[in-house]
This record gives sequence, C-alpha cells and structure tokens, in this order.
Amino acid sequence: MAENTTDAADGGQSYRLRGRLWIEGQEGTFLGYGRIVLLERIREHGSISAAARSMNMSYRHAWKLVDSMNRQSRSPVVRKSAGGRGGGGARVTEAGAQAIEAFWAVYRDFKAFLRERERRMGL
Amino acid sequence: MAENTTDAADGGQSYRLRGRLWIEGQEGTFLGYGRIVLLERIREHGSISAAARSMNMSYRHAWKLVDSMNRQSRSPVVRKSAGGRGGGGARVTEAGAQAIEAFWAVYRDFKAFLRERERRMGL
DNA sequence: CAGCGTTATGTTCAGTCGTATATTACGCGA
DNA sequence: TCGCGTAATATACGACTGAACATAACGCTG
Repeated sequence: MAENTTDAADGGQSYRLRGRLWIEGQEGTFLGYGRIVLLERIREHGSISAAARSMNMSYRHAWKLVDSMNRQSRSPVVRKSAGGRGGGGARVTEAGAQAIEAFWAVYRDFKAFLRERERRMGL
Repeated sequence: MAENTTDAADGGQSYRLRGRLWIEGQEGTFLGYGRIVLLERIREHGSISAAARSMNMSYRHAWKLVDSMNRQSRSPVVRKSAGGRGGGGARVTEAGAQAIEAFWAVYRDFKAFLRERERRMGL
C-alpha cells in the first residue's frame, strides 16, 4: 500500500466539487433548491408568511418566488386566499407536490454525481 | 459568460434542466467555467490583459480571478511577469493545464448528466 | 362593523459583483 | 535614460439581490 488517501502532507488542503441545479422556465428560474424548500414549508405551515418566517426569509421575497413559480407552471403550484378565517392562507397543489418530488429525485442524483466525481478526481 | 446556453429549440413551451459546477477551495470558488475559459485565453494570448480584452472582461476582474486561483492552488496555475519585453505577460503552468483538462472532463460529464436527466424527466 | 392575520404591492436600504477609471511598479529595448 | 505594454492596486460607479418597512386589500368572526 504505497498511498495514504487521508494524508495531510500537502497542508490538509483539499477541494470540493460543488454545483447548483435548477429547472428553467420562460422567465428564468422555475424550480430550484430554495423554491422547493419554500414549497415544503408552505405545505407544512399552510401560509406563505408562516413559511417565510420559518426559514428567515422576507415575506415579500417568498411571495415573489411563489408568484414566479405559479406564473411559469402549467398548473399553479400554490393556491392562495387572502382574507377569511385566520386571515387566509396558501396550500400546495397536486402539481406543486409533483414538482417537489420530481426536483428532489433529480437533486438526489445530482448530489450522487458530485460525490462520485469528486472521489474519482481525487481532490 | 453565457455558460449554459444550449438552445431550447423546442418552441419555448418546455422547461430546461440547468446547473452550474465548480471546484471550491479555502477561499470559495477555486475553478469554475469562467475561470477555466480565462485560463485558456491566457494560454492563447500570453497575457492577462489580452485575455481579458478577448472576452470583454475588465482587467481588474481577470487579475483577481487569476490571483484567487493561484492563491488556492497547491502550485500556481499562472506564472506572471511585469515589465520586460512587450511589457511582460502571463503563462499558464503545467498545473494550470492540468486544471483545465480536469475541469473540462467533469464539466463534459455534467452536461451529459443534465441532458440525460432532462430527457428522462420529460420536461 | 371593527379586528385580526394573511395576501398583495410599493419603496427604500445594504451587500455583492463586476465595470470603469485612474495611478504606480516593472523591466527590457531602442 | 526614456518609452512601451504589461502587472498590480485603489477608488468610484452601476446593476442586481434580498431584507426591511410601510400600506392596502381581503374576508371571516366576534
């Protein structure tokens, strides 16, 4: 065994292969990591504002992301209602749930790709 | 730089799976698409300034990128000389050439991954 | 009908990124 | 020794992003 793979002889300096992944629509980004997490939070909390709070995101920004996704989706990913019991709220649609699942699937493979290539490159 | 501009040519009714890829070092990005193209231009033109001009990048920005790569690389990717014949210049080292090759290799696979997954997702 | 929390929307502010614009240092050649 | 084109570096400006504030509009409920 001539090589030690965990050798720190070069100063412990090591590199990481990293990347980002997203699905693009007509207006630019349609789905990305942050947007998908936002969808999940909306599904969990029942409102855009609560979802935004839960991830320390400004409501304005969260609203814009949801609006962008809804505009670009063939069928809305979130159905919203202003006013009413509890002030209203937002629910993730079936199309939204499918978007979440589809994204995580490809995202998981992407992470695997990064891990595998990083290993093979010997960074 | 227009990194991921594989044309839709679909009619615009569809989505595209896109992504970015980079190698991270101690100070953040070490190698990325733009940096690799810059290295190739330096190798082609023999100077940072000519390389920057050739890709409509400000010299200051190009210099900073080269400096960042050199600082994070175990061995410098570009050897520079100020003054002298022709004012000086910059040359891509053997380590730099290896970086270029290694990055394109993983980048090529990444593009293939995106193409394949996009097809399989039926966007 | 007044109150509440949410959606909806405008405006302002701070951090980041890259450009543009100087200015200086450098070192060979005429 | 001067000139030339490069590296090296500081400062200012514009674009973009998201946060922070500030209001309306909405619609159920007490």
